[in-house]
Amino acid sequence: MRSVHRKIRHWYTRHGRTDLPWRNTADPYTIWLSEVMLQQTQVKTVLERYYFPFLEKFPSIEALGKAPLDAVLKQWEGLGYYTRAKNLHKTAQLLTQEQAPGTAPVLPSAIDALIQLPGIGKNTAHAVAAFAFRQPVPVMEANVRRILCRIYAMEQADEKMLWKIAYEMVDREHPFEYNQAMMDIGATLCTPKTPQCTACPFESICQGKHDPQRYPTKKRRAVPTREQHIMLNLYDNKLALTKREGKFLHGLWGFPATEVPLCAAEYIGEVTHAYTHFKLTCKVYLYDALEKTEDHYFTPQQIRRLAISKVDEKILNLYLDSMK
DNA sequence: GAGGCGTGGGT
DNA sequence: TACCCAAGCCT
Repeated sequence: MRSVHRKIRHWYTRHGRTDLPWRNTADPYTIWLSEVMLQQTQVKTVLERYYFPFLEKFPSIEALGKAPLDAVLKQWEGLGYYTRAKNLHKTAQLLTQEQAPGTAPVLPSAIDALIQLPGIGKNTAHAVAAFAFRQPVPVMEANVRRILCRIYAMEQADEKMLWKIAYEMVDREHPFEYNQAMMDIGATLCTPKTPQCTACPFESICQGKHDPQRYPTKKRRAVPTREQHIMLNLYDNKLALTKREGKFLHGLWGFPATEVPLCAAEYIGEVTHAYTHFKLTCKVYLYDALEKTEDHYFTPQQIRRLAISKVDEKILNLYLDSMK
């Protein structure tokens, strides 16, 4: 394993994404933030659109913990999986409340303590421990999972087995470089579609290299289609929006929707949006209200300052186009 | 443990 | 185009 560790470190020095900003900081807060933003999200998106603006607005745990959730969601707008922002904020609040007087709030360094915080699961706890606190532990995310499945020719990813292997394989002397290298190898060489096995430092020991597509086997689910009817409630050139409750798009503002069409309204078009688990078609109608029937009305300019989801942005744009 | 949870990149 | 997939977590 020592020679493999050497190969991996050598590969990382030459080909790794060593310039990523969260790899060149000692601040656990910014490393934690990057880990949460990167959950189910590509590096490019986080790097180019969200990481720096978020830190500009909330430069510390304390700044984040003392900010209103609405402001945090506005910074998160468009990134998706909004529970991440809610949990990030919640954890910052907890840490800020727990801090001793006169001291800055800090993240715990122990995996057991990290994993109890909202929004920090097993992988993120390990990532923060390895990257922020240089502990000799492995990470286990999509890239590492795919690499290990291929090295051991496992069609099914057995989480317990994978963690055991990962703990045995981690370079305990250079956990930071090892883990970053594993993710880079997965992202740039051991890719899902067309892996470049000949350039891979694991090539000599990989049992799955002759049929990499087979490891791991992918599971796919059917994607149902749902239809909603959006009644744009217009009063005094303002539109009614409500703050979404429940788990879907929680905390964001949005146009009220119904499952069934309502009568006596002008149809102005439809909007579609693809989510992970369903496709949504929204039939949009305009209703000129004679009196206020909803709690909150906003001008289009005011709506731009609220945190709204992508589908509501599409609906707003449809409305503005229909006014031309 | 299986399904809910967003959006955009890549092919 | 219509997929697949991405530094997962929570229930």
